[in-house]
Amino acid sequence: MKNFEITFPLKPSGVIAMLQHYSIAPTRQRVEIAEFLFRAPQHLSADKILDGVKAAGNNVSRATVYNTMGLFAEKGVVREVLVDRERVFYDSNIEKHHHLYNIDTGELSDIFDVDIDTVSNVVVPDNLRVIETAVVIKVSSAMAI
Amino acid sequence: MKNFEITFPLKPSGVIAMLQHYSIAPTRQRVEIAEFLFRAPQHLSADKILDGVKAAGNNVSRATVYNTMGLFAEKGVVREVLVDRERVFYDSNIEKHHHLYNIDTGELSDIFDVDIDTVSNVVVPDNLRVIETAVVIKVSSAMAI
DNA sequence: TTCCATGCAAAGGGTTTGCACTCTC
DNA sequence: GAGAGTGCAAACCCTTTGCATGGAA
Repeated sequence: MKNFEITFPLKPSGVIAMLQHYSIAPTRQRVEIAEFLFRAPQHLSADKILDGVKAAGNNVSRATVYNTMGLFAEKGVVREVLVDRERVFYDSNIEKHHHLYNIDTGELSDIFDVDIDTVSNVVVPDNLRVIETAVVIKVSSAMAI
Repeated sequence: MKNFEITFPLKPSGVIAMLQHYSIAPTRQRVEIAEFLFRAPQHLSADKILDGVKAAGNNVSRATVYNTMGLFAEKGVVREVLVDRERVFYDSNIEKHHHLYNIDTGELSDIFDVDIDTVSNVVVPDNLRVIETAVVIKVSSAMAI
């Protein structure tokens, strides 16, 4: 499935078009969640998404956030980022890029670096299909001891 | 801290030397856990480690496995690998390499590929110190739909 | 004796599930 | 009215914690 071209922020009409592009029925809740996610490229936990949607004046249940994010990740609308065991982050930017994770602050940021493109060239056995290539650089901002 | 040179399988005497190299007191439980881990380069969850140590005829509690693996990871004896939200894998091979994760079978395997070395060259802000670079290539063995 | 390590059970916390209700086509 | 989506609460499961016991120097 070709990616949907996104310009941030994505308005409700754009959200609906995007969901349809990925064959996802645009229910009220899904549109509200997506509208919040695609205000800007960002990395959010399920909990922050729930908070954000509610803060925007919309009402969605926790279970629906999890269901929806699972669906979005599966369909390629967002990307799951696993950087610590605490929680899953969802990245609303599916453009090819990688991540810098600060283990002290918990901050997750993006890296756009041509060097990293070479990783995409890694050859895998031909009975296997590459789903995703994840590069995470873990850094510390703590002083050396 | 320079890595300890390991030859698999690592016998009890080697395990003790290794733990001391990393300034870890070689208690009975830690030695038994390490001996199991360093039979071969492998990727294990805490649960499998507990099973394995018990199967080898040694008695260790679940809490001690978690404590010990947390300590080992912190000291650089093993490497944590985060590939799915289900559980943490510990890699008993700390040699520089990356991972191939089959999302259908849950199988985690190694990649030794020179291309991947270029990732190490990525420049990060100089107030940050790189702790680790993780590359995970997620693949599927399922037929296309 | 002091300090660290261990073990057990209980708690924690993010995520999933069961099931009834609601909505849409 | 059939099938999909949602919401609530409870269940789940990996992991951590509290605390009493054990062990090493």
